[in-house]
Amino acid sequence: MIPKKSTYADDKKVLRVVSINVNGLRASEKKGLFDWLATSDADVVCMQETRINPEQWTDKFKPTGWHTHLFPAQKAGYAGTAIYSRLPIKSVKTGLGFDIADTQGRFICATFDFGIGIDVNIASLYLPSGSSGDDAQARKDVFLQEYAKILKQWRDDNQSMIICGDYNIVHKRIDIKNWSGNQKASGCLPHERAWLDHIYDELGYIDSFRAVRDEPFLYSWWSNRGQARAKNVGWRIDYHVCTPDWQDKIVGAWVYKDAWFSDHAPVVVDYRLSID
Amino acid sequence: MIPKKSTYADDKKVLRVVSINVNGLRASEKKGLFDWLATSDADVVCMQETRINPEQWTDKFKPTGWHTHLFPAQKAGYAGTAIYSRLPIKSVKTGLGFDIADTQGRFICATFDFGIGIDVNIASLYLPSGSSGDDAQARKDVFLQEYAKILKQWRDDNQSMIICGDYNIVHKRIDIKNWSGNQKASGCLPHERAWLDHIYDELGYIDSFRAVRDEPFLYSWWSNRGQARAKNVGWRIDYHVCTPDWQDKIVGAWVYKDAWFSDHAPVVVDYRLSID
DNA sequence: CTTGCTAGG
DNA sequence: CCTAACAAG
Repeated sequence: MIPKKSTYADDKKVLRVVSINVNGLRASEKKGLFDWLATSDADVVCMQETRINPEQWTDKFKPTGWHTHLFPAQKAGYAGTAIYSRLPIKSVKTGLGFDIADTQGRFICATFDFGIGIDVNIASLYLPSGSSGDDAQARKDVFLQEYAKILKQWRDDNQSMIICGDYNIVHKRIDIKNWSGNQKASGCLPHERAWLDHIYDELGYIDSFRAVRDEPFLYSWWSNRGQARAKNVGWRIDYHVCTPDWQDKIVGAWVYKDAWFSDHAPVVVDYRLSID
Repeated sequence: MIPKKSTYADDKKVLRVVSINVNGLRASEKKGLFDWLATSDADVVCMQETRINPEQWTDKFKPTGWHTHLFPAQKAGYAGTAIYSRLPIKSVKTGLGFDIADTQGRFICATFDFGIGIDVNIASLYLPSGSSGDDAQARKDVFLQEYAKILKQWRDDNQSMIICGDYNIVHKRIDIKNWSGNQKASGCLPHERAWLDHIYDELGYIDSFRAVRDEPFLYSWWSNRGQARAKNVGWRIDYHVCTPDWQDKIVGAWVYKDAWFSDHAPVVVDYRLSID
């Protein structure tokens, strides 16, 4: 169970961010996503795979007290990202300036003024899956190359960022139950994992979850086939990737495996908001 | 509740025939179709809209004690008819020799030797719906014209027939709850009802159900929209159409509204088997 | 509103 | 195995 923010000494200065691939916002709403969110103490929620069109995105998907922003794919019922926030948003940007990031609703970014001297960007990213074949893997690989350039630019520009989302890549052995059996599976390919190494080791981004949690068996996605989730045969592919200004401000991280309204679990990270 | 055949003085000489549009045999199986059939005392069952391919038609759809014959459409998951019989079948014919009757699995006929001096043909017919637009209505009308010729031929040949099925046409005012509101609806169009008049009045076929039941409010299909079935806002569009040799042998007819494994109800008719 | 197909995951 | 679109009813 995730603690209430009120357990912190100064809970007003803790930012709780949730990342969740909802696998269809309409389906996850029926399964209690918004009931869970109401009790989660979340400040900002980054959703992926919303699979909802603007005209279907009715009031029941916009609970009172939340600022809600949707970036749908052009294709109905496919992909899409959203950001929900209890805190005021200064501005919202959608897309990354290249093909499928923009046409498939794979990136939405909210900019906040938390009064800490720098604008904070919190983004929801839905990286393509490569599992449906060679063509899909090729499109994923192109996305990775294009997106790496943007990540580098943000670092060069000294942006403060927390990019939550479904990266569809496990990083290390600890991040997947069946390591040896998945070496040739999309999402666990050596060149994909090397891409994450590059982001962290060379560009200096931080895996917020691993910054404070080093235990194995903490996954964020389980196949729907068989009893994968019950047996915890999972993959950790949902991350909070942040710039190094957050390094010493990560005060807690959880994956909420029992929140079962999707094939993914919510990944929750608490960040301390303060001027150093 | 439909009586057991054992309530008849000589139940061995009563033939119980069931017509049921199953709206997907796989779905209706899950909802208890075969449990109901096991207690129905049926001898022959004519199914329409089976929506199952031969390779999907596994053992669970072939209960022991039944002879089972499927005539699927070429298109997967679409239309299709079947005949199930506890009594031995002499031969089975599929199709009517014209286009969509044959390619869409809309007619299957079993021939029986009941030892009454003449072969008896029991058929399952699934007449096209015209409700999806003008093109569909035009195809239905062509079917009606082609099929009328065949019905005439069977009469000329003095065949003994019981053609069960979903005719997708109400006959008279008594056969539909909302008569005035459906005068322009496919299935209740004047020319369609006139076609049924022709079959009965000019070709001499008999509506087995109406031969023994004259009450209103006995329907065989209800829309899935709203609470149509609960409110009994229905249509009688499923018939047993038989040749006049059966006229004095119809001993009971029921529509089993509470058997809810489809948007249609089973229509059950008992026929006395005897040499006059 | 429902079945089943298909694409996508 | 799950979601959602689609065609058909």
